[in-house]
Amino acid sequence: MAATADRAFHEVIEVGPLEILPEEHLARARGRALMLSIRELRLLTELARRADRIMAREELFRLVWGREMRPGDRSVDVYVRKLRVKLEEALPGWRFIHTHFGFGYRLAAEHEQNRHQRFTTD
Amino acid sequence: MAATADRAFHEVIEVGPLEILPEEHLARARGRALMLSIRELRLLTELARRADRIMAREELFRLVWGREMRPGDRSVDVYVRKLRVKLEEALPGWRFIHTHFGFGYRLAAEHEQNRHQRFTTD
DNA sequence: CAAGTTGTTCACATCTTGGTTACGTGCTCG
DNA sequence: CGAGCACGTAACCAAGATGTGAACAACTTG
Repeated sequence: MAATADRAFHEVIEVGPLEILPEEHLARARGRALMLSIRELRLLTELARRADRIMAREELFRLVWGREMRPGDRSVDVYVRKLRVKLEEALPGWRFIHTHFGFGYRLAAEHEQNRHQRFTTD
Repeated sequence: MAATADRAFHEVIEVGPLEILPEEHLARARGRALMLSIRELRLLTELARRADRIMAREELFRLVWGREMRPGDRSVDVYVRKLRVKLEEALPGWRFIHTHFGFGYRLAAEHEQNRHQRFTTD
């Protein structure tokens, strides 16, 4: 406590309608706390700290799991999935975690209606 | 945060409303990330590094694919097409990749303004 | 110890890419 | 003008990457 006592507030990362408070082990959407496990929150945090940038699986794994990723390890993908489900549930219509094939994942808040694409009648 | 990662310098190539960050594996238009595959991004990068200059297919192929182009190989054309589609979708009304018959391709940002009047607006 | 939660791993489903080919379209020049 | 290329475009496919559900282990809590 002594070392950080002078810091009155904790780190807050905002990504669109999402806010993440790593030191509080908390993420909020529209004021409501998300029910995330530790791993899920850490993954979201690391993605959010580099929002708009593509992060390789290996880098994410290193940051979240604290060790080197073994080839073929799918843990990152599985947790990305868990996060996506919970984020979709908390904020329907928003998309946050974007896959960049062959590279990794990128966090960015995108709302479905803001897209340029034209979805004409089916 | 990881001190070294954020201090790293990243090449940024700007072509009109387009910005390309080769080391980030990312290209953006109006701040929004484009979803490009590896090949597409590399082709766009090499074109952008020599913007306004005509590049022969053979040269592009050598730079992007890393080997000599076989006679009759249409890969460059096919990927130019893929890029054009994605660029048009991201930035309607802009044209970037220009064909120089018998020579190759040239990248340059051009807006459809000097041309005929258009009836559809954004 | 029982019950619930979280982490890890696996198998299978689905999607994307890159390379290729075939064919349509349009340019150039005889 | 019309033949012959050069280029545009769509479709195809195999390999590989990613999405997804679930089983199981490890852990926590009461």
